[in-house]
Amino acid sequence: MKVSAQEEYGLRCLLQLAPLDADEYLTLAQLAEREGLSVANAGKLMWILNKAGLVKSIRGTKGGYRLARLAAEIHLSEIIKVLDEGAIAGHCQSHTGVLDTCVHTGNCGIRPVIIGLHDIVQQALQNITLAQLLGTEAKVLNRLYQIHALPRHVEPTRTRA
Amino acid sequence: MKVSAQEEYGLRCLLQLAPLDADEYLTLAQLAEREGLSVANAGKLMWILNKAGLVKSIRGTKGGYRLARLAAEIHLSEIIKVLDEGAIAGHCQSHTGVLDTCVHTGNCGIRPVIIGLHDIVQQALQNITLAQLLGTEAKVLNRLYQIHALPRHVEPTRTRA
DNA sequence: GCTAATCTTGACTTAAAAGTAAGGATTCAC
DNA sequence: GTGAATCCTTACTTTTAAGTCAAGATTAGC
Repeated sequence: MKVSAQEEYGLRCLLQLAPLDADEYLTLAQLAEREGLSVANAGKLMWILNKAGLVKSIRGTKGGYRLARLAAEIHLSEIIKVLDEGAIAGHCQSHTGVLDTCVHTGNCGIRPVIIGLHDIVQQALQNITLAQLLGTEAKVLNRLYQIHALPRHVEPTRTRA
Repeated sequence: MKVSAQEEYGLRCLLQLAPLDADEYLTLAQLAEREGLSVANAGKLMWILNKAGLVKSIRGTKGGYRLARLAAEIHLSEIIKVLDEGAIAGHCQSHTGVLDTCVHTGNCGIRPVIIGLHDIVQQALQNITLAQLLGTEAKVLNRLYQIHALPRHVEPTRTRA
């Protein structure tokens, strides 16, 4: 259960674009330099993000990348989802995506755990936007804990029997 | 952000051991057969779990594996942690483990997110034991949502009267 | 139109995770 | 004490993710 390199660096690059003005662009070279990536690698990441409609690119001189939407309208859940694709799980992990294909059906006690975890993570990420990440670290961390502690669209629980 | 094969199948094997009687053992061959793994692969997983003190093994004829503790005393957080080790993150992911080594210090807006996510998952897993996983799928799924909505340390459930 | 700067794309290489194989060590049954 | 069943351990192979390379395509400026 870990964040992949692609997820992390893709997110980092978006974070570099987030504070730009509406008509400002960053080139691959700039992005790569700021994040300590090779230009080729940054190019691959931006290509994925571009295909997914998260960033907008302009070619040619004066070209580069910027966010396709406002930073406040891009949620982490979407980013992670996009950066995870292409890395399709081969075995029962696929429960997190395609819910009906499993060799272990009827023998699969952990299925709900995998689904549940995926859902928890997804819910946490759905409540954070790129814009919020630009705040101080402490603030964001706080927010994450809040989300963890609050009931979202879940039926209120009974703490004690 | 996904559950690795090692995490999943290790957990599955433990789940096979959980309902055994105190002096009952399962052999590698049995475990492998029940989970659709090769004997070699199952052996590797059980070796990891054994080293970590989660299962107990007996060699020789009549040998095999059983849980080292009661299923109600083994939390998923420990299992996942054990099965994740050896897969040490090379880059900034290491925030989830070693918090002070990062190339991006001062430039690292996502650090709190990665830490926060790790923590959310960890907390959710800390509140689920192997014993609880033996219940029906629906029940467990429900419980995961509860945990998501609750502050922390939930009163442990009674298994079997 | 020509050139330089830039993104695009598919193929390739490298590194890491997953899985396999094989010989050694321990225990039980007789 | 011998042999068979079983776990233990290390080294190897395969598969998958990560990262690199190089040729192509598009645009701005002249």
